[in-house]
Amino acid sequence: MKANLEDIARASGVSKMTVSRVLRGGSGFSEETRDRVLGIAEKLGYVPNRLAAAFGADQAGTLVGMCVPRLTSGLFGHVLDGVDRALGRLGYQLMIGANNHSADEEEAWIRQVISWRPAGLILSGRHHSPGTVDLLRNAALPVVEIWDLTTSPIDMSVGFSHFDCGVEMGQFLLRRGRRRAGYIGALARADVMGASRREGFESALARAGHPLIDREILHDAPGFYAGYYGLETLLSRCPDLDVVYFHNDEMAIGGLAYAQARGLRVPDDLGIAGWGGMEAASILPRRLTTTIVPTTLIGKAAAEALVARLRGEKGQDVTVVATRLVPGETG
Amino acid sequence: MKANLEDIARASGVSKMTVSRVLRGGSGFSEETRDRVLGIAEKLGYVPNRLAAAFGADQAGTLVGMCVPRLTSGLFGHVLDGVDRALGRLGYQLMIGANNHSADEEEAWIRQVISWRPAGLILSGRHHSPGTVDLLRNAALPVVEIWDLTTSPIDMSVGFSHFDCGVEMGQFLLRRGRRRAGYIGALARADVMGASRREGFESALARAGHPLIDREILHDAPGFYAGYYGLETLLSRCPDLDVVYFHNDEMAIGGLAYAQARGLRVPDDLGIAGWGGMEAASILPRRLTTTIVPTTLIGKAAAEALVARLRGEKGQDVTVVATRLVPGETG
DNA sequence: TGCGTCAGATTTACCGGTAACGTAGCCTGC
DNA sequence: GCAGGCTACGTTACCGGTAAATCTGACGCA
Repeated sequence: MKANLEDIARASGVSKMTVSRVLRGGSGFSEETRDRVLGIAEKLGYVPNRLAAAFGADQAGTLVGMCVPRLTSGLFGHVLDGVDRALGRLGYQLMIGANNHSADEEEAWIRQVISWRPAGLILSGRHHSPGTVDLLRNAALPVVEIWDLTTSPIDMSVGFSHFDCGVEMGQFLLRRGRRRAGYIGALARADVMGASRREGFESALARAGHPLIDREILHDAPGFYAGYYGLETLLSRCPDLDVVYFHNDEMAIGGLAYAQARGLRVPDDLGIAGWGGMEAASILPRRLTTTIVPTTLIGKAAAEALVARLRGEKGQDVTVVATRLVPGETG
Repeated sequence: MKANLEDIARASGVSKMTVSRVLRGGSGFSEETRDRVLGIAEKLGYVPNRLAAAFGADQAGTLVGMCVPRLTSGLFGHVLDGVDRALGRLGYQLMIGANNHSADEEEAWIRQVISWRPAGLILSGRHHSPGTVDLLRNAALPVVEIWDLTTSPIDMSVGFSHFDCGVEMGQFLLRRGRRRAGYIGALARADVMGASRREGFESALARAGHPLIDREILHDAPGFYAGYYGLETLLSRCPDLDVVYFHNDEMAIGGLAYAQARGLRVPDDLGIAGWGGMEAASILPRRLTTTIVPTTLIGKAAAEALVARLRGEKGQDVTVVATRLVPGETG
């Protein structure tokens, strides 16, 4: 890790500027010089210093920051994967962080990451602290907000409407004859997007004259256990619900497990609906009624929108991706 | 993003060196100067430039790189979470990448990331390309290998033995009276660690005189579908197996779903065992027989070992974490 | 009075690239 | 025969911090 352009330049009898040009594959040197420089760089085990390059050129480097709500979410794993593949192919490096559904943690993370002068950022959700918005606006940094749709993005956005997901599921369950619906969520107010789905759901029910009967919002992580115990709690208060909409598929599957343990027939005694489209949901124990979100696609689209912007190409600012309600056998 | 130390220095009537010291919380300035500088920095919206700092000081910065096999693995999501929390608390930034179980992709990623002069790296597994080992050794970079135990780490390691996991599960299933075992894996030769578990499993069975009857290795991602269809394939070849050990819990749950669909009683007609300890496995549809891996702990321990090294503290080079076989109701 | 000491601050050099510009030699066309 | 252009380079300045060395004035003290 010690050889630098100067060393290569000395060893090959040219100036370091020529070496720089050769290594970056530019032009302005002979075939012969190219081969010699490349050979010597290889021999010396030259490792470029992007720190110096990004700093010296004082231009956007190849660093992209991405902040997700939780690293342990299966859905975001797929989004990350989509982003990573798209960026990796284009030579960008990904810096990640988690904000735990907190706008303040997000701001703190952005303050850290921005000091590395990233070429752009990918954020989750459209709810940010005022400090964040200030910071980003006057840093003039390309930003893609993903996951939740916003009509007025800071810069660009790729997502869908969580509210509409809730509405759609509400309408679907009504069509299936459900009249006494409950909702089980998690993370309380912290998860703004989950709350949007709930609001959409409630709004569709209310409009049809069959308002939500009861809801249970847990303060745990939205996993299987939360779904299991959430349903237990909710049913102890309202035993006569005929369907429950869950915050996500993990919780719905937990709820399904509880229903089975309790001897309830699904969907006859109780309908169960989730959200997200985790792989397990399409198999076990029966096909879950849920909304499939194109996670990898969102990641890919976000990365591509960002890179297009960085290269000065004109792309669209708002990309709406389609979610898909799959009827399943539990709703 | 325009104010720099010089600007603050001018505005507060001191030199930029003094500003630097104040902002880094050192000493060698008066209380009065400190307050003035801090106030002006705030007013100008100063954002430090870590690129310049890391470059100029030519010392380990606060960047840590981490490479995982797949970003979509639930288990690695938890490892990442453990790493991120531990590092975030200590002011480090995390750069991630996926190697898709390929040593060559890993090397390519390392070549990229190393040019950012990270303070250290966290890699998954102990199998690396020769080029990788060279690169790391002469970069003298702190490296933590996680997930798979190695007795001769490049530098440090945090993990457990996959082989032993397989042995332990083999012995357990034998004790439960299983005699005709099958194995279902995925990713073919690419996943060295999954293969280690299979080898351990086979070795335990063979030693007891009840060797593995058959195995099915899929070339898909190790998910629910692969488990579902893998079991279908395996049973079509060997209908009389009395237990199947799966590559991981996702696949085992897929297998469980197939067994149910097929009308097989689990565990009476067929035992099913997984590996990994995903949350769903402990609930649905019955408690899965599996091995729980302390994912978050591994991430945390890896991050802490790395930081200890960076701070010059003496930590242990090899950290062995305990996995736990949970009997469950399916094996 | 002279001198050491110390807090508080400044000066200088440098990290490793890249952009912008300069230049020598050669070819080409009119 | 020479302006003009092209090729293949070299020179210089600079990015924004940090380490190390240096400076300065006030104070204590023999």
